[in-house]
Formats: sequence, C-alpha cells, structure tokens
Amino acid sequence: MIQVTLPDGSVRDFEADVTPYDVAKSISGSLAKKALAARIDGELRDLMRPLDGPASIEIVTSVDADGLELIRHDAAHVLAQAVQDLFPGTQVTIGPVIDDGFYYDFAREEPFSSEDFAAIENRMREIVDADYPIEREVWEKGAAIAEFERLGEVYKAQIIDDIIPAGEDITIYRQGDWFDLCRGPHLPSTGKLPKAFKLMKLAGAYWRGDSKNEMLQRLYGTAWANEKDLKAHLTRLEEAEKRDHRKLATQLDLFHLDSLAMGSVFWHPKGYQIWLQVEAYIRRRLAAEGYNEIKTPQLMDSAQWEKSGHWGKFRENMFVVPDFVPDGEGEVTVPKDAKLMAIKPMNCPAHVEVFKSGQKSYRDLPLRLAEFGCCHRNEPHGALHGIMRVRQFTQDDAHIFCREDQIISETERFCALLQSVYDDFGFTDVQVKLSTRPDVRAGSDDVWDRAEQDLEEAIRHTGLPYEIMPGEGAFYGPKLEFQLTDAIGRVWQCGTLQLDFVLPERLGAEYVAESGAKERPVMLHRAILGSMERFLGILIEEFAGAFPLWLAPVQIVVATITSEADPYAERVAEALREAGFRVEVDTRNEKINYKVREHSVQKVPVIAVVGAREAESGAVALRRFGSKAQSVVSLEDAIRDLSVEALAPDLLRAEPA
RNA sequence: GCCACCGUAGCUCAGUGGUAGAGCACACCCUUGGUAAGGGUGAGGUCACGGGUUCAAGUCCCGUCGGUGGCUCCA
Repeated sequence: MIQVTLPDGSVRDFEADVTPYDVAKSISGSLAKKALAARIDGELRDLMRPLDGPASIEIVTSVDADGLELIRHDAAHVLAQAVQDLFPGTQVTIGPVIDDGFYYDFAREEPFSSEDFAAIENRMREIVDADYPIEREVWEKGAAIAEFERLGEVYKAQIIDDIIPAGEDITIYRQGDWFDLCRGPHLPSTGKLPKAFKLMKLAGAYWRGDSKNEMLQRLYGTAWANEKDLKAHLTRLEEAEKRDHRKLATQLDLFHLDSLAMGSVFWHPKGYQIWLQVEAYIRRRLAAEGYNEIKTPQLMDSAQWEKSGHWGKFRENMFVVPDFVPDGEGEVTVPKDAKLMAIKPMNCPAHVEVFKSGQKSYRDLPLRLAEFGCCHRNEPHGALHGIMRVRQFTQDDAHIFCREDQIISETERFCALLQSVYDDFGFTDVQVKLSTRPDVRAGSDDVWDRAEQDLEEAIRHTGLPYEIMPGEGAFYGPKLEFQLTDAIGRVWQCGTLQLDFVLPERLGAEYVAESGAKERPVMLHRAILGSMERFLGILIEEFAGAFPLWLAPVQIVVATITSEADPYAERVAEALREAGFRVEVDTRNEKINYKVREHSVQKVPVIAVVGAREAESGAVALRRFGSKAQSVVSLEDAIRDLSVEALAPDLLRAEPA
C-alpha cells in the first residue's frame, strides 16, 4: 500500500502499482474522463505511469495551462504521424510547443504545399478517432540510435546521439504503429486530443537553427482545448491583422514603402507629423536629463570603422562608397586605390570623436551626447519587415561617457527615464533582457567580467524583472534590451543600454582624472525608442491608428453642414491653429453624415461640426472619436479644454494644477 | 542570404488559354444637408519586369525584382 496526498490535503491509501488514472477514477468518473496527465510531487507525469511510492498528486485537465501544453505537444506528434502516413520517406526531427500552438520540422525532398493542409488535418482527425493508446517505453541509448537509423531517421538518431549522455536511457512514446523519441509526458491516448487544431503556415527552418545546415520544412499549427477557444484565437488573429502598421499606414496615409528605396520609408505629411511629435517629446526628456544634442557626419573614412572594429565584423552590412570625384564627361571609372567612405551604420565612433575634441576633465563626466542619428545598414533582404526592420533608420541615440564608478548610477537613471517614457506612451508590457558576452568579441575576459557584473548590479537596483540571454551581447560589451510586442505578437528590441570598455580604448578616448593622470572613460550606448521607424510602427499598432490628441497628425477637423457656414468654419480653424492645433477644414459639398463617417474612418480625435446655429452663437459642436455624443460649446471653451488635453504627458506634468 | 507563397486601376479585390472587370477613392454636374456612405456622368491599366511555349498568355513554363510568412542575422 502507498499513501497518496490529494490537492485538498486529504490522504488516501492505494495499491503499490496504482496509476494517477486510478486515483482520478477513485475521486470521480468525470475527472478520470477529463484527466490528461498528473503532477506528481510537482513533476508532470503520464496518467498511466504507475507511482513509484507515496506522493502528492494533482490531476491535470485541459483547463490547466499544463494541460493545454500537453494538448499542443500531442498535436505535434499526431501531426508528425499524419505526415509520415501521407508522405512516406519524410523524416521527423523536432516538434516543440510554442505560444498558441506547436510546430514540427520535417526533412523531405519534395516541398509541402499549404494545399496539403486539408489532407493532413483530415488524417490527424482520423488518428484522434482511432484513439491509439500512447505508451511509454524506455530504451537503451545505443539500441534507440540503431532503431532510428534502421528506419532511415538520421535526424532523430543524431539528436539522441548528441543530447543524451552516454549510459542514460531514453524514452519513446508509441501510438499505434508510429513512435517518436520524446521526454514526455503525453496524453493517455490520441483520442484525448481535442480536434480544435488547425495547420497555420509553412516555412523553412534550418536544422538546429544554423544557416550552414540544410533547410527543413516547418509546419506550424495551433491547438486548443475546444472549438470555442480555437475560434476565439482565430478571431484574435484577424483583429490583430487590422492593427498591422502597414495596413494602417495605407488607410491613414502615413507613409509608403517602394522598391525604389528598398527598406527605407517614404514618410507622408501625416506620418511625419507623428514622428515630429515623438521626436520633440523625447528631445525635451533628454534635455531635462542633462543630455547635449549633437549632429555628426553621415559619411566617415573607412579607417575609423577599421579602428572601431565594425569593419571587421560588419563590413558586408555597410554601404561603402569611394571618396572620389570623377573628372571629364566620359565613363566614370573608380580608381582601384580610391579611399573608401562608409555611410554610418551607427553613431558611436563619431561620438567618440566629439568627446576627444578638446580636453576632457573628470569634472565633465558623465558627459551625455545625444543624436537623432540617421543610420544605414544593408540588412539581409529576407529580414526586412515593414518599418520595423529597415535599411535606413533614425535612432534616438546617445552615448554617456563616464567613470567606472558612475556606471551604476547612470544605468539606474537611464532605466528610470526609459520607464517613464514607456509609461507616457502607454507601454506596460516591456520585457527586459540582459545579454552577455558572445563567442566573437573584443576585449579581455576580465573586462567582460567587470562589465557584466556592473550591468547586472545596475539592473538589479532598478527592481525590474529581467532575463539573461547568454551570448547575445554586442561584440564590445554586454547589453540591456527593452523589448516591446507588436500587434501580431512579435517581439522587437526598442530601448537598449550597452556597456562598452572597448571602443574608448580602440579610438583613444581619455580624460584627465583628479590625480592629473589620463584615464579611459567608460561608454554607455543607449537608446530609449531605439529606431524611430520601429517605435512608430509599434505605436501605430498599439493605438490601432487612433492616436491620442497630443500625437494625432490631424487633431481637429472643422466640418461644415452647409456652405453658408464656410466663412465661420475658416474663422474657427484659424483660431484653433493660432492656439497651436493641427487643424483641417472640410467645406466640401457633402452631407454632414458623409463627412463624419470619413473623418471617423480616418480616426481624427475631434470633429468640430459647424452649421448656421454654431455660426450664429460662436460655438462648435464637438464629436470625439469613438463616441456618437456631441457637445456644443463656445469656441473659447473648446480651445481652453482641448489645449490642456493636447499637451504631451511631460508638459502636462509641468502644468500648474 | 535560405524555404514557401504572393504581385491585375490610387486602395480592396474578381478574372475558365480567346475583346481588361467591380466597389471605394478621383474629376465634373445636380443636390445645401444637423452627426458613420445623396444621385448622375467621366477619366483611370506596359496585368511587377524579362524570356519561352502557343494560331492566341493576366492565365502555362523559366528567370529577375519586390512583397508576405518563417529560418538565419541584427553593431
């Protein structure tokens, strides 16, 4: 007999070889029916795997987060089985659970097509209907490798060979005549898998994530506990698509992209107006924090990039031009020995030059040099994405030159500023990553030790939760990354802080210390918004194009009801413009319904309707975006109230209450 | 860069190898109206680009360019 403790604290006795399923059944028949797996002393285990001894036990069903994960994991296995049934000769590799679903990577000569999805899904449903028991088997490593090799499954054999330590056994899960290497646990049978799954997309993926390896075919799927959840998920995806910044940019006339300038943005007046508001805001915030704004060259001698180390690591991603003036009319031939200039891919080497000009004293530190620097990077073409990943972008960049003992306080100041800025834009879901030394790097190990320790200590002081990303740092130093999520759930690096002992050394930056000796400053590379393009892309998606008054490109449209009100509308617009608003007047020969609809579709925050009555009384009828209500107020009152609302958050804070 | 898919009017999209289409937007005319589409007329196209197959290609084949979704990369 063994003792089993249930979640409510009660203890029951069972036969020694009792399974979690038996325990569930002893509680209630319906629980046994719903049971997918069990948590034994906190560890997830198969429902049919007998207990080893006394344990506390919790039955996992599809309403648990763990249960959903099991469902998705099993969906991946059922997908693999279905694919191998339908496409003999296809090899399986790996198939993990991801957010909202799963994927499976297959090796097959022939490409899959999304037209195969229906057939695969049908076969998956048949496998569920067949209700094959899913059975766990323990194999000796060598035997397992031999078996997979016999079946022609070279990838599986390689996985076992690589990840399982010698002497350790592996587990295999069998369903029907199909089986796969797997740590488990799994559902008790394929019939327990809800049919609420759907294949979503097809993509290439390198074997083991290495671009030197062959490319596999990845099938993505989504899986849920029931049809309703699946449907809700699909609806969410549709809604998210409507927020896509590329779609909204077209609808709201914000910018366009064109192959004439691949990976660069043509900003239209409305889109650029948002840019200007964001830029003005961040410029005020930086000035208030003691940053000095500068402007540095777009083209710089390749020698500087060689010295900084960028030439060695990023040459193929830099746009390089010969420094050469052709003479005469004929064909232009660039001399082989022409000096090369690079269009800047980043601002730091130029900022070091500004630091180096003239003498710097310890009294000048920390020196915070900021620049809205326009950079170009020749990115892999497949990496380009809307305005989130472009070839020309502007950073709200700055470099803080400081002493080593100022690193922590400067980092804390930066984190506080960043948090305040993100708050002002309404971003609450910010992920912080601490990226440590990469394999290929500059600087000695003890410099890296110090840099990583300092950065971690600083981020710990801020109290922000963070995750460590081993090996993801910049080549010159570790970094903090502040990531935001777009409408589709993709995560993008926006803010960053990078600690750098290397560049000041390489480019020879120094200051005169208190002792009179020359010393090296430390450099903090930092950006809050990151790329203006990317940040605006995320902002567009965050607000779904309906910007708050302070950011809206057109804040107020004055729309007339009849042409008799035209002169009054012009006077209203003029008064609003004088008060600092961005205003348009709509005196077109259209009905007011039409005008209201059009400007609502354009997500204009305020529509000021004026007709004969308003002209008579000196009033405006205000209609706010998202509301059908109208409020008729005097022009003076409207200006007074809207002026406060239109203040950027930092200016609003400065306003006397 | 790699894999798959896509590219038709300003936008959203139809289009069976046989004369290039619709709605919206745009221009002009009528209509002067009270809070989400009033009516009429008209203009608008190298079907991404380059080859090929065919009596005939937007449609089939090959290539190039660009976009989308992933993978790799991201100072």
